[in-house]
Amino acid sequence: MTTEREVPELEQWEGERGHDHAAAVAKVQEALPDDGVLYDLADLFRIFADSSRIKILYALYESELCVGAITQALGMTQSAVSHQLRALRQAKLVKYRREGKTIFYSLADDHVVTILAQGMEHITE
Amino acid sequence: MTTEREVPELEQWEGERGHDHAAAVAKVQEALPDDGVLYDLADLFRIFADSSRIKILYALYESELCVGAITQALGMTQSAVSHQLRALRQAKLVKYRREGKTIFYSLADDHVVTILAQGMEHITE
DNA sequence: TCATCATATGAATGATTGCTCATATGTTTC
DNA sequence: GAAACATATGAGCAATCATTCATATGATGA
Repeated sequence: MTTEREVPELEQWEGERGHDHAAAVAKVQEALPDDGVLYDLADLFRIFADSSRIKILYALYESELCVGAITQALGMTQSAVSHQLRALRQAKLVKYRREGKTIFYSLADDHVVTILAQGMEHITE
Repeated sequence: MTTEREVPELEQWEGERGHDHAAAVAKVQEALPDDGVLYDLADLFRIFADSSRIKILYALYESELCVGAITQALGMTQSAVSHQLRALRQAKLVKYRREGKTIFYSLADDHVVTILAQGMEHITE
């Protein structure tokens, strides 16, 4: 759970200090999505904010993979991979299916790919 | 600077332990972008991984704003806003122009909007 | 040049996070 | 049921991060 933070009420300009921004401030506050949504959004992007998880996502973009294959391909610990897969699962960025002892992971939807692609475009231009 | 991590060489299956994933592993390792790029990508998404910065970006989506207006609209400290604007500047997500003592910030390019929109779609479906 | 306004920055700190180590859960074969 | 395999999980620790407080920089008008 993310920490809450109070949003100041829309009120008359009271001349505290500094310049008046009332018009711009009002417009922004009306348009801004609810706090909860913005926290959820930050939580989502936090999942992308780690190179290990990015690597896993790129690996899964290539093909469905079991945990062992990811572990080998990325040179990570089985435990580390499993921990990160849990984060990816909870964020609904990956889905999985069981086949005997093995569990295969794959990307959950297209947003993952789009977000990665847009990010990649941004840093390579 | 992000910590480096060694990537294991592609080599013959040596029967250490566990199942053989050689084919899948090779395919993934070939397709995976360079480590440096993946770290940069994680660094970029880390900027989106904070609700204060997300709020600033959404505010700037509404219109160009000076630091004071952002501070008022989001109920943050001037210092906190300025620190976050620096992060956004360094990630080239915002640009700015000076007009007297005032500095106006705005979104740098469309990737910002696309990334936010895709993230929003993901969490609201 | 001095006072004031608008913004930026450095240091310190509490909170969050990703990893490792040890162990647990679930599945198959014998 | 027992042993081996594949994956998951909990605790603990080192590193990272967002904020606050104090102060610095830069611009304007008198």
